[in-house]
Amino acid sequence: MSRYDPALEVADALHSACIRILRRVRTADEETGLSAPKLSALSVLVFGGPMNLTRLARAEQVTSPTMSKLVGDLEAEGLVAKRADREDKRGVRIEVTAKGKALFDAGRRARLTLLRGKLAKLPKEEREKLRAAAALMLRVAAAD
Amino acid sequence: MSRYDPALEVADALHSACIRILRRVRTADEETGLSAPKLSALSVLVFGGPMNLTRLARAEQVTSPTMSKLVGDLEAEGLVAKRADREDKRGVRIEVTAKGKALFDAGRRARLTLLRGKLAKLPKEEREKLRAAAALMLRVAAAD
DNA sequence: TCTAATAATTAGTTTGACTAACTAATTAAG
DNA sequence: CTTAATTAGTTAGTCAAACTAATTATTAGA
Repeated sequence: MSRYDPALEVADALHSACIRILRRVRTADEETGLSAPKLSALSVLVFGGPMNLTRLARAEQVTSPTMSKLVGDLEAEGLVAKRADREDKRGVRIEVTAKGKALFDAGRRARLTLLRGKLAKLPKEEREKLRAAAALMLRVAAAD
Repeated sequence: MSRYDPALEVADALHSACIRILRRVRTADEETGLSAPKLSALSVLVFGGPMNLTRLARAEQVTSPTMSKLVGDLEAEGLVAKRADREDKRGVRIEVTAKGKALFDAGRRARLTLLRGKLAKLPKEEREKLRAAAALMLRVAAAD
């Protein structure tokens, strides 16, 4: 039988809450026509700047063949561009195009606007509690 | 240029925080050999009790053929059992087997133990802030 | 200078999602 | 009480996105 364990209870509650929030927010992704992996890879490139395939694959926690295909598809859609890396001729430098940036911004905006709409209905104190909690959650996720 | 918008800022912070928490927690799933969809479907059955396929598919927000295949696979692995519904001969009653329950508990324990370990290091007040935030997040996710 | 390691791709497989089309059973209408 | 419409579930076929194994090109080290 399970004894009273506050940390476990909070883990359970937080786990469920994150799942439900993301499930809800992702309904906004349809508008852009971008799949979750594409939107996510684009995000890494937008915030991390141009990078080679291996680094992008690691950031997204997928293998290089998976990322190679994904980047190929993004390239075919004109959302990213591949350039030769002058320092290492084996490598490619992947960068977001203007079109890619615009579409990413639209997708991100759609997600955040949906969530923002719900948060705007909360009293200010509760919203501030969530702001503080988000900061805590980042620390928890990053902890060794 | 974007004006100061507290709700949007919190939306952004919360969005990122949920993504990172789940990404971290899911590393624990490898141990069970159960995929995320299987673990999730099992979860609905464990907490919601036996139910028919349509209800399970709705709970998981997938179509009935998708759930039909998933349940078929779980059945082949001996984790769920299908019984005829006596009240409605079109329907099947899907229930978790003892083996399924045990494996689900192990998977759930692995996820929560990982997160619990990180939460246990926080001071009590911060953990309680997260508990309150989780409750708020559920409300936000469920809001119209 | 070879040889080992690294960057990216190609080929082929698996899983989990979808739609379309079907059978069987139930419910509603005339 | 038939017939029409709906609902439950399955099967078949397609697609995206993940994987491993193998290949090519290039770099770097003993």
